[in-house]
Amino acid sequence: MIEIHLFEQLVAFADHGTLSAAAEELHISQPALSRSMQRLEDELDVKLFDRQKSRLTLNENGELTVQYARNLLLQESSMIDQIRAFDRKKRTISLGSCAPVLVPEIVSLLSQLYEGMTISAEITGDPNLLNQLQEGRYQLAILHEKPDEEEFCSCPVASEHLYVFLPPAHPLADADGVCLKDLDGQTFLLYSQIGFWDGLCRRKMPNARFLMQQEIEVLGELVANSALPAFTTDYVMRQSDYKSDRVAVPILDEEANVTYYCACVKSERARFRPVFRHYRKD
Amino acid sequence: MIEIHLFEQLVAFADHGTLSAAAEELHISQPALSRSMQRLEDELDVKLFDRQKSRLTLNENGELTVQYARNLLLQESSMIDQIRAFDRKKRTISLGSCAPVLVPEIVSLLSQLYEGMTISAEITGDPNLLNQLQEGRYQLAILHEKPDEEEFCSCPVASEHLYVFLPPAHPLADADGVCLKDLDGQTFLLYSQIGFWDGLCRRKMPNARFLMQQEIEVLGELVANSALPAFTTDYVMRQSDYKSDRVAVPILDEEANVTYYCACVKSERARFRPVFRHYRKD
DNA sequence: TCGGATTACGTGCACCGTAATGATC
DNA sequence: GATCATTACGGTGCACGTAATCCGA
Repeated sequence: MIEIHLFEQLVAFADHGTLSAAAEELHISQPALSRSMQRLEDELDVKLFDRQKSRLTLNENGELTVQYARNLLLQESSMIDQIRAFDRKKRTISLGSCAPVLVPEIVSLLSQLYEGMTISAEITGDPNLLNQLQEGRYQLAILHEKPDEEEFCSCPVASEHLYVFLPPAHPLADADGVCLKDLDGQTFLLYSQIGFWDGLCRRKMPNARFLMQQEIEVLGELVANSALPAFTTDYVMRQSDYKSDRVAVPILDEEANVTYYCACVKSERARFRPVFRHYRKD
Repeated sequence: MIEIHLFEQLVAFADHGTLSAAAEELHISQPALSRSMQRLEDELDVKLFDRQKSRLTLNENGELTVQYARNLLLQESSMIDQIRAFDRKKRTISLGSCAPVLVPEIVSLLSQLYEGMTISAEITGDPNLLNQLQEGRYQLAILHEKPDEEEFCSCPVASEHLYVFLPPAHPLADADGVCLKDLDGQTFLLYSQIGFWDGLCRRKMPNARFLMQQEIEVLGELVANSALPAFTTDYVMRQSDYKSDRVAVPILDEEANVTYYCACVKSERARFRPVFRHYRKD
């Protein structure tokens, strides 16, 4: 049994060429490293270096050992990472959501239901969200379509309807409704963290320009202080106390009216029963 | 970076079930092992055990870590073995011989020609000797057939002729020669380390009985003090000063007259040129 | 003369073992 | 009471750093 730090030091020497440089990198003294390398040779019972009095170089054995050592070090660190990840995964619930609106509410709910667990949430426009749920990247997902009942357990949790958010002077401000394709070609203010809505907009309005905003406050300022059209939803309008003179014109496209489903893989149904029960009660 | 002995100790605990038993196995005290396991948890920053005051058991993290640790330990020890083998191989010449007679002479020659190298020699009846030469198990081989010139470098080094070694009273003792098949069915004294000769005898005399002798001295005693037929060769008779009243009757089979070739793989031709030069001179 | 490796030497602390304590059966 | 784990405590060996030495460009 040879301690792994000796191999680590050998690799440092291989990377730096001299004991002095490697010792500095390793934050130990040069004599300490020199002795370590002697000890390594001793324990392996194999000469690893050519010693030319004032120059230490790896011989053929040394080169081979360095190769193996790199592997071993890699394996150990990856092993440690995996153990930590495995542990962390057991104490965190990862939520992937196709849309932003429900996230704060569900995170709060999960925090209450699963005390002591860490809740992590990501909003993603990735259409593979369901695959990622299956693969374990997420334990829970918020989807805008009901997933296959064979493999997933799900229940509807909310619905949301999209509106275009126009200044009163906009030509369409008085319309009862509008289709996305009728808005194509215009320039919009758009929040960047809107999950699947982003893909929908770009698909339906391939010629529109979107001025992406990372910060929700900045977007609010721009909506208040420009004539650029933006979007909003009934869910947002219901929740926020944000007042504006803008007009919300409903989008008539079928896809603009979504029902969200909360889902987990079948095998974790029991674990997340409290979540589904909560939403069925409502 | 976590030292590998901690993982070794963890595996010992997994194998023995209690700290006390594992500590005994590891030749350390129980408290030392207890502290090591605490340190391992500490450095991983992951809980590995369920602690029930008087009983320590692996939790899920622990089980996973043990699995990984076994791998890591295996990899390290195999790595060390390979490094040592690589080193040893550079300082030893392995000779594989299909027959015993030439071995002492060639070992002595190699010792002189390659000072400082360790010479190891094996006598083998394995018909795959040539493959083993190719695969690096041996660097030199003594064969009884000339190998393919495309892949191997070789030169003839000696010839040997087989005799059956009979007491004067034996019915065949006066014959000028005899075929092996004519000897089939009899019982012979046979030395065990005779390489390919063994296979030859068994093939040509499928119904004979062979009383195998591990010790050459014992064989000599039996030859001197029994009437059982044995074998010898011209090479043996030339070299040894062993006197006997037995009669050596030549074997007439073609295969009983062999020329030995010393061979190495083509890529090592330069290295072994001194050996070939020595035999060409003769 | 400087940079690099090894040797010499004194020291601290990390880890060990013994002993004591706590807990469970 | 026996077994097993943890905590306490005192001792020690080992690896470290500093300093000295040697060597070569």
